[in-house]
This record gives sequence, C-alpha cells and structure tokens, in this order.
Amino acid sequence: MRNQITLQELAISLNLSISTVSKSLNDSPEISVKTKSRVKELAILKRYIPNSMAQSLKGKQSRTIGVIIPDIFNKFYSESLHAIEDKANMRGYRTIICFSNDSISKEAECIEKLIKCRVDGIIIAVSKESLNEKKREHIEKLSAYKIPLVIFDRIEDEIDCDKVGLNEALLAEEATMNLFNSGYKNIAFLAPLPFSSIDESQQEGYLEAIKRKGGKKQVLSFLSSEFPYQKLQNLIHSEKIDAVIVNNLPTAFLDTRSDSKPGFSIPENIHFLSLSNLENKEYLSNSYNVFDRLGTEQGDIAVDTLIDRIEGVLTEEYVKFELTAKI
Amino acid sequence: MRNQITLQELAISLNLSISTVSKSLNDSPEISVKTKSRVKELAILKRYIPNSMAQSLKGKQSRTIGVIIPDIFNKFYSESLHAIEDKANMRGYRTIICFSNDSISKEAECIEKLIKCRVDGIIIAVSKESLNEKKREHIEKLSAYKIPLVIFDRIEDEIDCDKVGLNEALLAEEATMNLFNSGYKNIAFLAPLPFSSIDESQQEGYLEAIKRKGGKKQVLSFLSSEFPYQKLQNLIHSEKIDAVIVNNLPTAFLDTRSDSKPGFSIPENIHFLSLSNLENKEYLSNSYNVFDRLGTEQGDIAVDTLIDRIEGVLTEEYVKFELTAKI
DNA sequence: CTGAAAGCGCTTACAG
DNA sequence: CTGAAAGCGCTTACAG
Repeated sequence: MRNQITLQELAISLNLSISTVSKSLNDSPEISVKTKSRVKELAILKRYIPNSMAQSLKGKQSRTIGVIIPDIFNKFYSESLHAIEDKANMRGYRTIICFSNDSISKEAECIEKLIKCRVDGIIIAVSKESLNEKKREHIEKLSAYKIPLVIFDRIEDEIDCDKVGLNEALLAEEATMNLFNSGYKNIAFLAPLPFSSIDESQQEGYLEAIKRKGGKKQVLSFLSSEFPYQKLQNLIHSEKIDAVIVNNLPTAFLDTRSDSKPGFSIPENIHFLSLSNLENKEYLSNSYNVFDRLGTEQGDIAVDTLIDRIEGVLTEEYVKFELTAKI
Repeated sequence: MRNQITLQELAISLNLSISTVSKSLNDSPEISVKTKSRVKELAILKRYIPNSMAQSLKGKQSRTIGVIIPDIFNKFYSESLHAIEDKANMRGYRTIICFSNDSISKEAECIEKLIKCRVDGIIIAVSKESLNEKKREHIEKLSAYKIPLVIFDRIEDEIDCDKVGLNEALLAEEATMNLFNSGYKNIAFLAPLPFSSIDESQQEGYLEAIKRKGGKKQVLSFLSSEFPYQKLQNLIHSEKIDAVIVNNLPTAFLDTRSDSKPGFSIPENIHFLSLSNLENKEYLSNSYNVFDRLGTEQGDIAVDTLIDRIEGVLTEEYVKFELTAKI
C-alpha cells in the first residue's frame, strides 16, 4: 500500500552501498562530489523523503518538542502556540501539539503520548483540574525520564522545572490600584483556584494594594467547579462592592453557561475586571479585560528555555521568568 | 542523558528474552499467565513506556494522521481541530497538527514534515494562497506516496481525493434569498478567491437567487491581497447597493488592518453579510454572520472518511460530502 | 511456553 | 573515496 522510497532502493538503482547513499544525502565530505550529485539527483527524481522515525531511532535526539495546551479556543493559547511553533521551527525542532482540555486524565494521556514519541522536551500550561486538585504526579514523572520540562503561564511553584509566566502579584496589585484610582471603593477579589500559586500571588498583590489604599479586604475563594453565585450576590449587597477582580482563569464565567443556570448576572453598576485576555468577551458583558498575558512573549521564552536546556547550555539551576504584563 | 527503559533492560532484569517480554506486554496468548504478570509488574514498576518510533518502524502503520490547518486563530478551525482530535483518538489514531498560516511555502513544509513522519493519512484545509495561485502540486504529490488525503472546508474540485465541505452554492443562494426577503434590493457579492471552486459555487448560488428574484447581478472579484476599496465604494454609490455578501474567507477584512489603511468603512446603512463564522467579529462592525460552517461535523466526517480510507473499507471511488449549513 | 533471528530504515564508526 | 557491519528499540514468523 505505502509507496515510500528507501535508501536501499536508491542504492540498488545507483549500484552503490546504502552507506554511500546515506552519506551523500547528508553531504558528508567523505564522498566525492560526483557521487554526491548522482545520488542527490536520483533522490529528487524519485522524490525520496527520509523516514524521520528511523533517523531518530538511530540518533539519540528526535529534535521534537511536545506542547500541551489546556484550551484550544482561548486566544491567549493560540498566540502562544503560534509563537512556539515559529520559534521551535527556527531553531530546528518540530513540535507535537496536544490538548488537555483542562482535564487531568487527558493531560496525563498527552504526557504519555509525548514520552512514547520520545520528544526531547515538553512545554506545558498546566490544566485547571491539576491545579485545583493539586495533582502533579503525572507531570512530575517526566523527571524520572529526564525529559526537560518548561511550564508556562500557569506557574506552579511546587513543580521543579524551568518556568515562564507573569508576575501575578504585580498584575493584581496594579489592577487593584487602577480601580482605586478610578474611584472604586470596595473591591472584591475572586479566587477560583485556591490551591494554586497563581491565586496565591494574585491575592498577595491584591492585598498589598488594599493595604496601601486602606480598603477592606474581600476575598471569595472557591473551586471553579462550584461557582458561589449566592455568596457573591450576598457579598456584593452586604458590603456594597462596586468592583470585582477575577483571576486569570475565566472558568467561573464559562461555567455559568454549561451550568444551564440562566447566566450569572452581575448588577449593572458593578465594575468587573478580568486579569486575562479572554476570547469570549461575550460572556462577560459587564467587564472589560485590559491585561495582555503576553502569549507571544511567553511562547518565545518557553521555547528558548526548553531548547537551551535540551542542548545543555543552561546551568543546573532552574530558571524562572516572570514577565510584567502591560495594561 | 535520556533515561528511557527498553525492552532489553526489562528482559535482562527478568532473565527472559526480549521476545518474551515483548509478547507479554502485548498480551500474546503464547505466553503463560504467570510470566505475563511478572513482566507487566516490572514494566509498571520501572515505568516502561514503549518507543513508538521503533514500533511503527517495525509495523507498517504509524497510526498517526496529519492535520493541516491554515489559521490557528479562527474559531472554525479550532472547532474542527477539536473534533478531529477527539474522533481520531477514539478510533485509535494519534494526530500531528501543523499550521500553514495560509501560505503555500509553509503548507509545503507541513506536507513534507508529515511525510517524513510517515503519517498514515492527511486532513487538510487548503491555504488561501494555494487557492488563489492555483498551486496544487505540493498537495497532489501526496498521491505519488499513496498517502490518503481528505480535504475539508475549502473544497477544491481539481484535487483528486476525498472531500468534505459545505454546499457553497446552496449557502450563497439562501443567504441571498434571505436578504431579498428582508427587503434588500441591490445585493452585491464579493469574491476574493476568483480562481477557487468555492467562489465559483457561491457565485452560482448567488446568481440563482438573483435570477429568481429578478435582481441585478453585482459581482466584485479580486485577489484577497488587493482589496478594491475604491471599486467597492464606487459600486455601492453608483448602484445603490444596500447589502453585501462576502464569501467564506474573511481575508479582505482582516487585510484592511494589516494594510494600515484607516480601516475600510462601509456606510452604516449597508447590510453586510459574511458566509462564515469568523472569530473576529470586531473587524466587521457593520456585519453579522449567521452561518455556522459546521466545524465539528466537518471534522468528524473528515476523520471517519480518512480512517476508513486508510483501513481500506472504502471503495475506490472518492467520496465528497457536501453539508448544508444552517442559518 | 520460551527464545534466536531477521528485519523495519536509517547512521556511523571502522576497514579497505 | 566506497562499503560491510553493527545497532537504534521494537515485532513477528519460526524453531525448539
């Protein structure tokens, strides 16, 4: 059925050995110019394309990196992916892209698949479910295989590897300060990932701003799977909340849809601020989102870091990039 | 550097032959239950994960299909991709996803890469540039390798392979009829891909509706790279156009941005209808897009068709699915 | 029930 | 300058 030319077939046609043909195509200086051009000519004529599996089985490297993205519909991830692809290609690596759909089991499958494919390294934005349930074993097992790993965007301090993400504390602090400076008085903070480093850092920033401005702290923690409609409503009324900040993961709001609840509606006079660049603004009629989470920059840095690590040009110590998002 | 366990290492630890270990892990009935469980136990303990490259080098199939998508930011393609991934996994195939960025050269690279990886088949939505410039050689060469190919969404009649897409004629006809029925009188049709089957079919549908309603035909063809601002303005004024239909490719409008033109603005009173589900509605302030191009359905069918073809359950004859988009 | 051997398509020391 | 041979990690007839 298949119809792929092999080195062997070329060798027979040319009356040469497989070794010579291989070396010719790889432009080895061992081979005479004349032979090389004979070989190359036939290779083109016969449309020879090497079997990269055989190549990387032989060599030690596959020159392939795996990329695991939680959400294919999110613009931020499209941007990152675009940058990752480009940069990886530029540096001579292929990519294998997987989608975890923000689920642990799918994420574990992706990782398994990438190990099977013997990727040289992996770039991942950790799934929400993993963050929420504090499950990291399926990710940490990569270290048993000595496969370099770079986590991006959703930095989780506990996992030991290279990282690139935003300075979440600064982001939340600036956001809060901005609201204060725009005249808002009672600013609440929603934390849908209470067990993650992200929420932690963002809360820190939020609290810092609250402290500086002498406001009252109003934090509402919850698991994104159980959005506390009622609690939030109550809070808004009892505490005269006039602005709400939600952390970078829009779960809460996307979930309102799948919930078949009639859509959680925030009173018109509440200012709503999201710390991410959501694709689905439609769901957040009342909000606007000013923060660009720097998908392209994060992607670029993630690739460079990963490949540098793979190629051994980095020191033992893991690196951590914290970018500053612009408003 | 790498740290991946091989069959050989397992075999040595167990004092068995490689063959026996391999068969055990594959649950061969040849092997005693006892041995199998010994082997499996150790495999789990040592976190053995087979090298899929070696596996598919040996076997004839890679159980991998390649997917080439023109635009990572487009919601339609996100939907298709999502469906393709899911369906392929369900049927036991892996995917390798590539992005052509609507460019011929990148598309050719993708194809090359997929052949190198010895995918069992390819699903592609052809790049705009290929359609515009009528370049198909880089796609058609797949047939020389006997690699099954399914084209989706942007059906191009001239390429010989399985296809799934929309009934573009019907789509355009209905759209036009709808406008007429809503009271519009002078409906223009923009065709940014004059050399493609898509434009052709859509024009057919548009003309059919025009004929039935006794309207006046107003077709503006152009290459998406050279959007005819002036011509369109003139047309609108001289012919009292009150509605415009643009075919499924939003190039024209996306291009207005990269053009650094101050954004092509259509008079407020012109109704603007796009035949696709664009992601970037923002660019089309004046329009709305009602047609769902059925990303999920197209993706599902594309995968099923491809895998059926790969597995030889289809007859020689190529199939062509033309779905009817709902308003 | 277990194992030795060949082979998938390559690359790369090593001889000649 | 060219080629024979080993080996990458598997699977699968074929013996025993």
